[in-house]
Amino acid sequence: MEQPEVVIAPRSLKERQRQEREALILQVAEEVLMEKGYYETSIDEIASRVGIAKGTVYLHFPSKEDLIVAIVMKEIRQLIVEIETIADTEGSAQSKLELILQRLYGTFVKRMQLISGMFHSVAPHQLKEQGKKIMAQWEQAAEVIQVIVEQGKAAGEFTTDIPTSVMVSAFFSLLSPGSYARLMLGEKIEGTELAKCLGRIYCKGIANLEGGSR
Amino acid sequence: MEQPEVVIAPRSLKERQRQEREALILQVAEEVLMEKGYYETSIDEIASRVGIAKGTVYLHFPSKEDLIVAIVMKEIRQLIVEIETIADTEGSAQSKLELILQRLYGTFVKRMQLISGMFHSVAPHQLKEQGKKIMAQWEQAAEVIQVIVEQGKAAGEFTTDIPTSVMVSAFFSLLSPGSYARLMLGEKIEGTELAKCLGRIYCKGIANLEGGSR
Amino acid sequence: MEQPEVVIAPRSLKERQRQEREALILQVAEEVLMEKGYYETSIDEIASRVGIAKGTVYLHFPSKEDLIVAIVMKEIRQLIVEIETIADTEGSAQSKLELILQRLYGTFVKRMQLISGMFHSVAPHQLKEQGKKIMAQWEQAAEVIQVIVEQGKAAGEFTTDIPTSVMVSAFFSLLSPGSYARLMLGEKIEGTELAKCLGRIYCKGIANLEGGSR
Amino acid sequence: MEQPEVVIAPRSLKERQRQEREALILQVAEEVLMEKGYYETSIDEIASRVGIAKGTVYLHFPSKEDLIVAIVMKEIRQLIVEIETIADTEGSAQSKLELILQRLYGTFVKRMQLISGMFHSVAPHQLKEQGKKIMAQWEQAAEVIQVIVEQGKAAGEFTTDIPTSVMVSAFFSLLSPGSYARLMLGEKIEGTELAKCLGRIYCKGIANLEGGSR
DNA sequence: GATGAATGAGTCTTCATTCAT
DNA sequence: CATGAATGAAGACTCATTCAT
Repeated sequence: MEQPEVVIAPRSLKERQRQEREALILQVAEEVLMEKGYYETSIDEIASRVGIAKGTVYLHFPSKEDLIVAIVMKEIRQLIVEIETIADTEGSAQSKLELILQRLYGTFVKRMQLISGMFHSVAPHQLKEQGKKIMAQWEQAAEVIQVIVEQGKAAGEFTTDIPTSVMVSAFFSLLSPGSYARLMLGEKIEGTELAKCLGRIYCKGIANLEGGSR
Repeated sequence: MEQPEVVIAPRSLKERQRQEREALILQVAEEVLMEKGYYETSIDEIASRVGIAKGTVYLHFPSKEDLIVAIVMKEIRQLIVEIETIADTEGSAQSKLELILQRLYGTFVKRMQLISGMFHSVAPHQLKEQGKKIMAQWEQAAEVIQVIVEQGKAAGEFTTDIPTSVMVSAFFSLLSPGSYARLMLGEKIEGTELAKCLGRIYCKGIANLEGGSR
Repeated sequence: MEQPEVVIAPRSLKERQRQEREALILQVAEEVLMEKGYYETSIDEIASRVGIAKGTVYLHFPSKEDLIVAIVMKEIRQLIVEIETIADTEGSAQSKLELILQRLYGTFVKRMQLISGMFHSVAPHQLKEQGKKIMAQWEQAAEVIQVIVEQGKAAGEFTTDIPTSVMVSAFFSLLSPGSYARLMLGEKIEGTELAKCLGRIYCKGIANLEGGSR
Repeated sequence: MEQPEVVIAPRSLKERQRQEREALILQVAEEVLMEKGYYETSIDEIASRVGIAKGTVYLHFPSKEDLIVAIVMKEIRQLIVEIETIADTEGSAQSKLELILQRLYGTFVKRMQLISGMFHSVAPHQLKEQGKKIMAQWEQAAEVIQVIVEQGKAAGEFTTDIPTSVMVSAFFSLLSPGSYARLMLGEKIEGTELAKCLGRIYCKGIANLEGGSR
């Protein structure tokens, strides 16, 4: 029973450092990736920002592509965790979606920026093999939302006139923060406030509900 | 009023050819840009597809950046024209927005793809000076929508609980086609149908209106 | 009839220079290749020795591999020409082989050094596609010798106890100058003299023919 | 006289292990070297094939060059032993040379491949200091052959028309197996058979001896 | 002693941009 | 004007060698 200790202990020594370093690389790379985008991100810059040699990066990731994919995968994974946590909550489908929006605009704007940046920018023939991995994982995230939407439909909360898939896509579309950069920078709207508004739009539309919406 | 004539007409032989070629370059470059994205697009490929020498491209556009910016500007300009035409129509604000969505998903998906691709992908420190020009023009497009939204608010069609700016951003967000690629490829939803759904979501939300889901 | 002139003339202007440049690159690259071998030869050095930019080399050859293969192919081609010229001569098979040896040790030692260097040094998985091209061409050279050998056998000049293929290989083996570097450097034996000796060995062996050596 | 004992025996535990490992490294490195050639051989691969750390290799050999040179030296040394054994035999010079050829094509093709690979491939300015050591040792091997040749000349077996040095070089040239790879792969000629043919060529030439060759 | 993480010089290759013809 | 050859800065990646643990 102590053996695991023995096995894990040596990892404490070298392996812990290794993982710390790897985490550091990932973090810095993520920063650079967010600032500059895929193509303007260079291994050289990542290395020098971390304060290590170029070759060291390659000790952890076999190629630039792998590094970037690792980052995106990590981000999506965290996104899924966050979303799933909320999905598993008690409550109406609508409240869940609003909660997700809320949470995402607090913590994950950057995350979404990065993720959607990848989808929009990187040439498809790049990231070939890896691209599929990303797509697959992203599909997972979409499924969580899909389940919530279906639940809402079943409960009579949501209209059945709109295909679930469209609803899901529209949901992520609203999260796509490209368009909002302007807002948050320009008009100093709080993330929280913005999320509330988007939730309102997504659920009830922009229509005026008072007088009897048409 | 004649001035435009004078500018366009004069050395008809040389100048006309020049402008035709410039238009051709723009068109071809746009195709390549759409296929490959900014970074994978090379002046070499553009030139060879047009059938001219690389240097000739530089006679029309001082840099790759300028060329690409010119394309994006042109696209946004055309977008504005289309939007304004609809905005000047008689009709409710809501119907205008729906019409715009309709039209955009017919003709402009590609256009939007290209535009939002630029926003998402190209490193901010790229397109420095030029970036501002694009932003300014984009602002103009936003203003057209903004006017419609305000008109809708004034007419009691739209709620006043949501800031106009948020409504405008959300509108463009729904147009961002990144998320829908999956839809249109995977589930074979018609652009028209998709536009209708998005209009519905934007105006009335996904809520079930029948029972009174408040 | 003048048209060809017209077609060729414009090539005089640019195309001639292009070919001259290409020839220069090939020549310099060959020098470097001979001095340093495949792996120690760098495009950088070639370019700087020619006095051009690195990129210019790539204007003529799509990769280092292609450049080197081009050189080797050229060398083998010239070798074949030289060999064939002699093969087409009147004379006994033996005299032809001796003449070839003679000629090769005058002009082609370097050539053979380079060629056999490629065979000996470059990892087989390098030069994959290209490697076959080289082998094929080399086979052609071998065939010329093979024909001569067969002619000699038919004429009763050469023994039929030894397979033709072995004779051919042995012939090229004698040409492989690796072992002779020592000779020509160390003992200052003339190429001509050396060739004569090798011809003697190849044809009559080292045995003493006078007394009847056993 | 005991000293050797003292040197070899003492810290038997540590030192023996050390030497065993060194031998193992040499052996494995030789395998890799033969498979991949000098430049494609990496310390990393050697270490991992041996099952030790990269650094450990450097405890035994101060550099890649030294390691490879050690291998080549070892090979040449073994070659010399084999050759000398035969040279010390009773018999005619010719039979000795034929025996050597025979033996070499049985056991030493690989060895010769490796050795001549080094001569042909590795840039001369590599292996500087070390290169001389190799040359010196190689000279030793040559001397053994030289002695046999001289003995043959003295006995009237071999012609005196050809300088001894040329004979020696030609002998090694015939051993250079580069050219024969094609043979042994393509036409499935047995090493033994090949050796017999080469011996015949070397001693009596390819000439037809029946009719009375001149 | 053994380890293997870290280093960084060196290589190939691409491509926007320039400029002599 | 149009051309396209030439440029060279920049980037991804490799690997022999070192050294702290």
